[in-house]
Amino acid sequence: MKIASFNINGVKARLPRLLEWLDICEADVVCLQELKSMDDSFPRLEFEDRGWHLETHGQKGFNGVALFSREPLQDVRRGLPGDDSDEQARYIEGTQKGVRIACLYLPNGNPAPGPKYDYKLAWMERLKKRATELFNSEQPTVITGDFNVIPTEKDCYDPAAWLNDALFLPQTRAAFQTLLYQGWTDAIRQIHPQGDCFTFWDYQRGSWEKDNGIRIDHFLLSPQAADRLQDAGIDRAQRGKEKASDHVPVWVTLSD
DNA sequence: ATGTCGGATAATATCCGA
Repeated sequence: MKIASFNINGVKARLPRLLEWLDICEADVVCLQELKSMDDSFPRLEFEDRGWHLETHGQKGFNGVALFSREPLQDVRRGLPGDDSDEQARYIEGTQKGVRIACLYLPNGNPAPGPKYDYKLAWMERLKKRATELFNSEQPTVITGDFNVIPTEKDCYDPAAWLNDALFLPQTRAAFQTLLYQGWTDAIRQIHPQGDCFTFWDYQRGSWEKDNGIRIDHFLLSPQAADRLQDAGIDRAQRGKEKASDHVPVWVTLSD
């Protein structure tokens, strides 16, 4: 079973690139972030004509997440629990072949400090609570998406330049580590313990050309999923294409 | 300090968010 995650930065702007990649990705389930589309204006037919089942959780202009799958998903749940007043579309869960899959777009949090950073930390606290429930269910579970967290210095081309950024502040990294300490496996680091493993290169300052990347798209696997981890990777080549997203797809394969 | 994108609103630019 292959599960992929891709922050596409606008489903309409990315349509040709996304369709092209979906045709070759060989994924059973695709987790998408930053759709920037409402559900009722989502270009569904483009994907459904190619055999994908869609579960979208959209919002006007910003955010938005979705699960695409080859077979219909079960028990789809939209929104991160813990704050009924939060209207930002950043979280969706579904089940495929007994594997619980959570797709998230964690708040960026800049500028920090400030209300946006407060929202990020509160969101991470809510995620921790939901992760505890998922962990305790003992169901094979995968939490993936754009975490907007650079976990360690080796996940950044120039850690000194990011010291005051919401993606790399000590409190941000600590909150991510707290998740890992629950017993989740960082699947991409597990498979690739050395090397950069960047997943994002800013559109500005020639970041891609200089390989000034960061690793912020992750897969967290519960013990029951980690036991089945076969491989994990990053489709780095997607970043070099015309009209590319600033993120690239990441993926894991689990044994059946 | 700035560089680039995508989207919304309103406009032939300007803002926000990233």
